[in-house]
Amino acid sequence: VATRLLNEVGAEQLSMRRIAVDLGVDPMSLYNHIENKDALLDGIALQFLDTLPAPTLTGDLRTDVVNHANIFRRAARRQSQVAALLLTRQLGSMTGLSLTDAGLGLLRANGFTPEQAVHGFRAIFAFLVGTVLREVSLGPTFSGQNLGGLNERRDELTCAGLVHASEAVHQLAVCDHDEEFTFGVELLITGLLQLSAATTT
Amino acid sequence: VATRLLNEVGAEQLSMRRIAVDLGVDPMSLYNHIENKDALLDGIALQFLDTLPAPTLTGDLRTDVVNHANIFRRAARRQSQVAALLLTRQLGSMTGLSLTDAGLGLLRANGFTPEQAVHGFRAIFAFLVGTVLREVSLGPTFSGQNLGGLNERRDELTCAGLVHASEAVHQLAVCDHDEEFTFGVELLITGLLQLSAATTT
DNA sequence: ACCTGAACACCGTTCAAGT
DNA sequence: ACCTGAACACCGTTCAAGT
Repeated sequence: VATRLLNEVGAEQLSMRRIAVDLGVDPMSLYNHIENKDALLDGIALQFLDTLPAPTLTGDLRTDVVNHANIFRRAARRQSQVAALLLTRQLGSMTGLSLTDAGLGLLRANGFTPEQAVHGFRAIFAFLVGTVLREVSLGPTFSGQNLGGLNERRDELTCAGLVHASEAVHQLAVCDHDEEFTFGVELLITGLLQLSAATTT
Repeated sequence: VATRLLNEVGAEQLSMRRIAVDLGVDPMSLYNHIENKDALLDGIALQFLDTLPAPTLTGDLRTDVVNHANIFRRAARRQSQVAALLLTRQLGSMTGLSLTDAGLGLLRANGFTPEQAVHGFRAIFAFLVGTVLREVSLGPTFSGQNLGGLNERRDELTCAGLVHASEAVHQLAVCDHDEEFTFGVELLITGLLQLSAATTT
């Protein structure tokens, strides 16, 4: 049922009536198969999670975490409308848990305790969510992109007393999502490794 | 104008018509003062940013970053509806940039280059966004909370082959947002410091 | 310049009626 | 068991008409 809906979601004026028309059926027939619109959206999000491919493991923590998260990122970028749905929804189902399980497994395999794994996973996951939200071009950036020429902007910022922002206009103007993502993950993993090193000595 | 609207937002069935009724005015009068609903929502989000208090600086990077981000977190938690709006919107205005500027300043003051500061800020900010989204209880958690008793759940997970998740049911069941947040920030800053140490030697 | 109200083209959902 | 269509209580927005 929902498989075909995923495609129409591209046009994000998704409505029960539009779906029904697209299915060549009476709008109200849908309610025989689904509780309400909210449940339908949950279904779309869950299906997205279900179709995520499993990562191939290399044994190296850094690359494995990056790869694992990149599966999510790539899929999210491919279906940004669905991703936006998923990111702003609490699903509370089993489906998402297998993703959690895999993440925890990665950390456990690298010598972290269950506690550390949970906290580490949550940190990485929060970062992932924030990153993807930015990539999908929902989500705040506070970069003031889309405001005319660089030099004009720089002057404007200096006048406004935003010295550090004006100093970095050029860096703020561009954002390589892949680079920013791996950078952040590296940061987190470096922190995690140092933390585990500190506790074992 | 929008000041009073912020209060009604609590009931998140915000509609132009409801606002107008609440203002004792004809629904369509609003369009004399505002472009459309989207602009109104932007306005609400921007006003939220404007009312964020300025952080007091201590000079210590870790505590300053945590404090700075906590201002955002606290305000977001206080007005979760507004925060949800802000987090899923690209504002592209000057208002958010002062927040960016302050963040960059923090990193610059601690010996980071403008490039490092921008990347560092983005990493911390993405993490902040993901965290707040989780706190505001939008946003995916994949923790399978709200599913009955702990032991039943553990068994269920083990059956499903989610060994690591079942191993950590107790940790997954609770989530101290403050703790998770500071933990993640510590991770990121540790990573940043190590990175800057590596490049200067 | 601002307000008003009727109108347009939509929503999600309910419910009695059909097959 | 499933579909249907009329109906209800809403939306955001336009526009001609008022003051």
